[in-house]
Amino acid sequence: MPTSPDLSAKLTLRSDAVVKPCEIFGPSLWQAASPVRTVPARRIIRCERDLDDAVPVVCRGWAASFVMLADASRQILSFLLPGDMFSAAFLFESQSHCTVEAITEVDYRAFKRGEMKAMLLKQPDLFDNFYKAWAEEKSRADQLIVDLGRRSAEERIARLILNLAARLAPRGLGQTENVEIEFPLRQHHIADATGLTPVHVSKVLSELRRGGLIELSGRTLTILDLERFRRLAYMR
Amino acid sequence: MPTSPDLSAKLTLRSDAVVKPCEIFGPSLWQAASPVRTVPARRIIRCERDLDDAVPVVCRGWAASFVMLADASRQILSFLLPGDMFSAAFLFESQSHCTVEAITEVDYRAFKRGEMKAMLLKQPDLFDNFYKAWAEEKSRADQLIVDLGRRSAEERIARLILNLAARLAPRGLGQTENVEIEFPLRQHHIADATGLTPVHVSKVLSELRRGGLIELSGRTLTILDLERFRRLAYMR
DNA sequence: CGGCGACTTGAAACGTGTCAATTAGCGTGG
DNA sequence: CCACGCTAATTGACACGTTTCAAGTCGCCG
Repeated sequence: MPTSPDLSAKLTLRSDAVVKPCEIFGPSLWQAASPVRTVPARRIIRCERDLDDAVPVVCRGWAASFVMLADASRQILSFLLPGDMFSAAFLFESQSHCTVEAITEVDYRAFKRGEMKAMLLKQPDLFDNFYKAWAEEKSRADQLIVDLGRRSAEERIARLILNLAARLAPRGLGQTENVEIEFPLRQHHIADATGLTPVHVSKVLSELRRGGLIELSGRTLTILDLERFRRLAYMR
Repeated sequence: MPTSPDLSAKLTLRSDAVVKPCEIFGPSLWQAASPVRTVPARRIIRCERDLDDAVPVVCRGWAASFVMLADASRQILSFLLPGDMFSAAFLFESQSHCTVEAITEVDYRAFKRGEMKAMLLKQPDLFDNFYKAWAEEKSRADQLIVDLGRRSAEERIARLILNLAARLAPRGLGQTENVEIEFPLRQHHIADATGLTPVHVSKVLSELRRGGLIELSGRTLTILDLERFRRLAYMR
């Protein structure tokens, strides 16, 4: 007797399935692009204060943009998935206040700022795509502020996972029972993104596992009970 | 015998001295503006999910944009001073994820989105002013993420105060010995902006006063020892 | 004068951090 | 193929910062 279809329903999310930069910017922008560059995991791709008149876009892999403090603690501002600009602000400023590091091996392209800017101003639909990306970046930053200011460790971690899953899901997360996610993050990445310590992240993840909410093995994370996990993340 | 000039040097910062919206947008934009509206302190000016095709700009007074959670706790995303757009994102989206509330009595104007947008696209220098404002908004949000994720209560509060002072100072904060700031915030505003409780804010402020760093009476805050206060705020 | 909101203060509880010891996992070289 | 050494993760005991709760003061306005 087969398992009931509802319970066996499974959604697998991988970052190589998400929208590619060309879909965001449209083919007309590709003439402003430099060739693809590949960097290994853990490499710094772009450093705070670097001057560079380019707008880099992730094509493959995961990266993180973060700020490093004097005591060597760091705060991750956002994870960059394929299709993400390092920051929309690069279109206007050649300098940034944050550093970008590859988490996995990363392919990226750098678009020339001047050409890109000129093209955006000429093509209103391209421009719309661009500001939508920027607005989403800002909206995510605001959400993170709320998470860090007003939510518990458990909630922060659950929300981080759900947000990543949502960004990887091409059509958004439905009511699927089982969600399996490609998950290359180390616990210290989660810690730096949620404002916690790696030790505490480990404890909370163990708790979530014990509660039957998630499974985390190798570089794959599975949300076992999406509904309960969501309640945990959005309550308050 | 008079006090030495260095020690008596004083800088007074008031929000009615900061740059006016017209200086940001240039006079050419004023044809897109609605007349000034005035709302009393504590009034909600614009609600989350309100649909409104306008880009509101503060002309006088202080306001706060915040997100409210289900348990009635709230997180302030930013304080709005004269010259600030409620959010640059309003230029593109008529809906927002946050609410704006007047702290003092507030005058504001709403610019018509369509006209404003058209004008920005036609006048590159206006456009530059606009994206600079947006980039600054984003940069402040990123700073707040770092503060909430990685700094102590004392640091967060000191940084909040210094940031407000810097925004009120037309030419930036120098090495002035005494900085006196118009400060209409209640302690619960500070709490909601720093992710703390009002009780703890009270304790930290008392500590700062006892340490001779600040003076806070009525609606005026004085930084008594700017250098020490800065060290406190920027260390880490 | 009374009432109310803003603030203060202290005691105790709680969540998260710190430290330290231990285990698991993984790539490298013998 | 195994031993080694490294980094990542786990776990427990304890410390610390912040919250919660409660009582009380102060100032302001009706």
